[in-house]
Amino acid sequence: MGQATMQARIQRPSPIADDGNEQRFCSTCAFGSVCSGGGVDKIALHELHCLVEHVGGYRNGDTVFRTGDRFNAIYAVRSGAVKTRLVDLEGRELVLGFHLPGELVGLNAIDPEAYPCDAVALSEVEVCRFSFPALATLATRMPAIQLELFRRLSRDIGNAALLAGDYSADERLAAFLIGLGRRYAERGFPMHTLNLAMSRGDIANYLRLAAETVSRVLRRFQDRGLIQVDGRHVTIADPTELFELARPILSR
Amino acid sequence: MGQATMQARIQRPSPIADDGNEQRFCSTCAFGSVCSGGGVDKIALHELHCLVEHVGGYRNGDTVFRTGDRFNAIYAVRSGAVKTRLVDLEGRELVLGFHLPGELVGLNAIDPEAYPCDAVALSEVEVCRFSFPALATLATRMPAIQLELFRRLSRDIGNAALLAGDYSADERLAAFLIGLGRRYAERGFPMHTLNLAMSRGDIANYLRLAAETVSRVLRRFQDRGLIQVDGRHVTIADPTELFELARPILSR
DNA sequence: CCGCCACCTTGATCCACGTCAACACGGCCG
DNA sequence: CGGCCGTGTTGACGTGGATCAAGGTGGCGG
Repeated sequence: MGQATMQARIQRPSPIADDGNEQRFCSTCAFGSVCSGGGVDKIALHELHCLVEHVGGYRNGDTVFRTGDRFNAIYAVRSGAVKTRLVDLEGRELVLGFHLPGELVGLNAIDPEAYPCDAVALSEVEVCRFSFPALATLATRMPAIQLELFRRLSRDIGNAALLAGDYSADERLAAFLIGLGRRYAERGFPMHTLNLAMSRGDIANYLRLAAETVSRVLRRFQDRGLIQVDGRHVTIADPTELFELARPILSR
Repeated sequence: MGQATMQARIQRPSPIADDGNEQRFCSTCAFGSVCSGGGVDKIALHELHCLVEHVGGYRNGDTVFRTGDRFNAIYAVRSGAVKTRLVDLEGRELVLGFHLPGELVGLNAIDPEAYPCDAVALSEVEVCRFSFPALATLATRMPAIQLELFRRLSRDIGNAALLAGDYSADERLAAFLIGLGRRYAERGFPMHTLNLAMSRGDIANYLRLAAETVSRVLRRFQDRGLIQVDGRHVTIADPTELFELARPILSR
């Protein structure tokens, strides 16, 4: 099963955020909960809406920002998928994470004041760009936005720690698939029909495994009836059993 | 070389933050940079100083907060050392991090609104307690404090990702020692004379190694003349060489 | 003082996963 | 069309570090 076929399949039900308007803003956007959560005055919402800058046209392999670029904005993925990665001195890649529509990228750049990693498009990608100084200023006037930022940052700390444990390949992969399903579901997409935007190599790299191991484990999962694999299209056939495997990681 | 001997040795040059005052606040405190950085008006500084609550008297093994406790405050270590850890369903411990004087604990609890881990004293410990709602409110009036919080959160994301790579035992341990030295140095303590507050088991657990491996690697480092080991007292004899070992991790 | 216990060290064995190698597939381009 | 390349799969083999086991040390309580 080939690569381009899969690519096409990914695009079909493209997880794209709607454009929203000043009252609803982007419905799948990172700040959706702030805006739709009520209690947010329309003036501030208007300001948030004005603040954002839509950037699109990235294609597979394009970089949204690079390691060392001066930090001045955080990004929310609008459509497509983005990976963050760093490349060490020997040229080896280290994938830090994948970012789906509605998720924020660049939060780890606030402290060093320079992006500590590259953000690379895994497909056609559109993003929202938030000037960080402007966002921070707005946050002082809008506690709901400040809190949402604190929350997102806090969550990322937890997520980063998830992978750090010494888990088996099976546990890692199970947790990865379940986690991906949940994140899709959060944005209103089917939970058990995954269209992976990333290659086996990227997954392996992210999970700190060899690409061959990822292949083998997926095979084994399929043989056990836990999932159906068809290239980059994965269906979770037995969610409870898969979750059971992932429990050591997911139940923290 | 015994355990209690080491404990005593740790206490001697106890890394305790001074009490500060309303103009200087705690000099080694988490918000030291905010306060001493100028541009902070005295009224707000006064408020920050009022906000904090000093809590002490923790002894080795005491818990500052527990997994599942409702989140309402973040803590700054004033003296001693604290580990954060979680205990999985099978009762196995997973050490998330060590916190030295001046460092913040509990930032990963903002999002779940409950502490996702235990914070356990590794020695006699004193902390500053900051009510989070009060701190967040203050942050809306004091952009410098807001920014400092954003920074701390952002930094923790990066730190959490450091360990996640698939590094060798040697690399991990070298990076651990160098990192510890740097953090001590930040607070004005000697960089190459480390008094470990934590057991080999804790270090191993934190680095995702077996305790036996930690012993063996430390032995090997000593045989190579990189460090001097005497129980929990470690002297870095060859910083440059040790750093070279840790480079794949530390130079990100 | 003795016995227990927590911590640390060292050696022997084992195994999960990485590495190496070979091959299959489809896309793309000349 | 044919060659090439990126991606994915599968098998054979090697190894870093976990695990198991045994012993050493000092502190502390009885």
